[in-house]
Amino acid sequence: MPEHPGRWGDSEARRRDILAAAGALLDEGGYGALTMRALAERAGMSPGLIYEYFVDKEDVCAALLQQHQVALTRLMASVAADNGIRAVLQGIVPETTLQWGRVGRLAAASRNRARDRDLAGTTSAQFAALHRLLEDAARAENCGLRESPALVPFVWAGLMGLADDLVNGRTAAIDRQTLIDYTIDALARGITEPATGPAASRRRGRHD
Amino acid sequence: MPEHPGRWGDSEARRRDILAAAGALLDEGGYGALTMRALAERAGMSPGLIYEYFVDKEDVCAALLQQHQVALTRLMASVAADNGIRAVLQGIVPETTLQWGRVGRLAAASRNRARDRDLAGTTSAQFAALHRLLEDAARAENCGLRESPALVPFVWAGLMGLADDLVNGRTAAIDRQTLIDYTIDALARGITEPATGPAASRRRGRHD
DNA sequence: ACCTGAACACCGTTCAAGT
DNA sequence: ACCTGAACACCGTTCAAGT
Repeated sequence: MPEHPGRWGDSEARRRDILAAAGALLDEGGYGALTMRALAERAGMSPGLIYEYFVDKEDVCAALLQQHQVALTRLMASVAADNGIRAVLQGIVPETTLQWGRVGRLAAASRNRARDRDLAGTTSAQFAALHRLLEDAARAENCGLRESPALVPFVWAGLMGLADDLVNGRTAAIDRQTLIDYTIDALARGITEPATGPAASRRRGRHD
Repeated sequence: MPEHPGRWGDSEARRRDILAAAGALLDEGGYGALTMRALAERAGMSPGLIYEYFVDKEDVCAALLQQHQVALTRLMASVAADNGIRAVLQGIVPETTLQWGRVGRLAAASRNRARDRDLAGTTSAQFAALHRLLEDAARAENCGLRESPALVPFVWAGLMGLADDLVNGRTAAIDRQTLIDYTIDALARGITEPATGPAASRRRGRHD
């Protein structure tokens, strides 16, 4: 318990302000616009003070990534799995795209061990939430998931690849929704065995 | 035809030297190690001279990416499609991983229009070669490709996602070959209709 | 105790000066 | 004609100095 209660409140508020300013700068001008001076000005403080709350620029980015991971994990925990894998993936694409657009292309290897451990934790929580969601959705549409340690990394890589295509202009020639639908359908086909039960037949339109 | 024949030769050699030095620096120390001063020293010239051959640092990276795209396109044109989609993908994974490891995380939007057009050309050649290879491989294993403008972008995104996992330590917990095999199998399932002919049945082990 | 902002080392890039 | 390398503007980061 701090002697001056207001101090921790201010401290948390400052962290939030810095991360919010970082997100805004990334949205407006990409990584090139995220300079420590611009960040300080945007957050209403001097550059030096940022280093009171984050060890370096990479730490700011890692914290922003972590914030997105937590938000996505929360979203995945609340998404309904009743309508199957494709519906579930459609529901999380906007959030995954936002995450990739801001912090997707950040370096993997960092110099900060503590932050790495921290990130590994939220990353694995995010993967666990995605795994549970896929299992529930597969059950809901009565088809088997092709389980493997590589299952979730594969789906995640596919979502990040889609996000990369969407964020950059690489697919200007292709209709966005076509790309999203094809990707989601192909991912779903890739990780499932064909459904066999009556529910699956109904879903596929075969009223036998 | 230049007045001094040796000059153009030197010029081409210098470009090659600069790109080779850039590749070596990226391999050894990542993007952080690729500074114009280090590049100049490695290539045996002064920093200023690099700007005689490339407009800026981003241009050097774009040229390196282009070099990889041309190499991969050549490789894809020479890979045998006889053993089907999975074999074809296995054959190009090392090259795609190398490309991603060096220049994968580079920015998409550049300030140089001419270079962008140039890159778009080699990129679409690369995509066309991949498309042809997948078609041949699908024919070889007697199964239908789910054609769409999104087909090749989807497969490419999957390969880049796999490369990202392989290059970084993100999947230390997972056996590399397991990840590669699962990804390739899932990509193949995603882009094909189930094979129906006798060749396909044989391939799947059903000796009927 | 908290915060500032000048200073430092290093980056990408330019261009007057050499040979 | 070709090439150098000091100089410039700007970056991430530090820390003596203010309040």
